[in-house]
Amino acid sequence: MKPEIEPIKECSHTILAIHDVMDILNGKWKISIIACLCYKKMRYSELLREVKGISGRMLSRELKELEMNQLIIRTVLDTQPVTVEYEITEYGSTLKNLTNTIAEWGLKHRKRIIGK
Amino acid sequence: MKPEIEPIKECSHTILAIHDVMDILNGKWKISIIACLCYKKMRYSELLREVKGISGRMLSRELKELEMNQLIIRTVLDTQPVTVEYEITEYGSTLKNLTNTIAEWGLKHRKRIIGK
DNA sequence: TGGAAAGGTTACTTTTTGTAACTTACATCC
DNA sequence: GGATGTAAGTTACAAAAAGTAACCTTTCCA
Repeated sequence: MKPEIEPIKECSHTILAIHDVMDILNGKWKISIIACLCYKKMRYSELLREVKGISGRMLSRELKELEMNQLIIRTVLDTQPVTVEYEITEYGSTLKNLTNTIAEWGLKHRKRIIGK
Repeated sequence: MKPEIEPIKECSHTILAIHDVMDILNGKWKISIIACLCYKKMRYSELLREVKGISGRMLSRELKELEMNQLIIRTVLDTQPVTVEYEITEYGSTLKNLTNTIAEWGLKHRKRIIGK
């Protein structure tokens, strides 16, 4: 019988939950993409413009992962030439609260470091 | 005069703000560490136990970065042997709302995939 | 006729993470 | 008094993720 040190339960549960979220929303781009698509549905090229700094390679990877996790839907539109539309799912839109909270803190932080 | 396509303003601001946050809270461990320290101050070894899966190497790196960003404080205690305590700063604790929001979504998501 | 836009993919490089062993100083076990 | 353990890390090396830039196909527009 080892005298194991018990992790704090309440804390451990929180950490586990956060970990679950970070597994789905990993990398620095997914939250931004979700936030964009919460705002409105967009095409690949629009996202490339909106999510500043992301490369095509990363965007397509991230979109695939988000689609696999059923947070967004990819639709190929029957236009000439074909366009592709990415839209948040109902489930994905439950993340809106989360993205808003992050953005709010970011705005406050920006004010703080810019110095009022 | 190029016919530049304007990014959506409201959306762009949000994306910028999120990007700022992700620069500070990058990687998959920082948010968990902050959440832990919001719960109570902890020593290095305690964090190593609480933040399941993190390695010593990553923990010390992440702690350094968080300290640089003034979200936590490192204190060496004059004990035998020396112990080191990490504590959230007042500023860091403004992230509590953010970590809670993430954890809440994580809990709901877990229920959903486990299939209630 | 030849850009440019749309929606990507590929090859290659750089950066980040992860793994595991090692360190120094004290403390306890047998 | 040698072996083992805790505390708080660091180091060297390997694997994974991200970034960069060029390329591809189809179609529109001048």
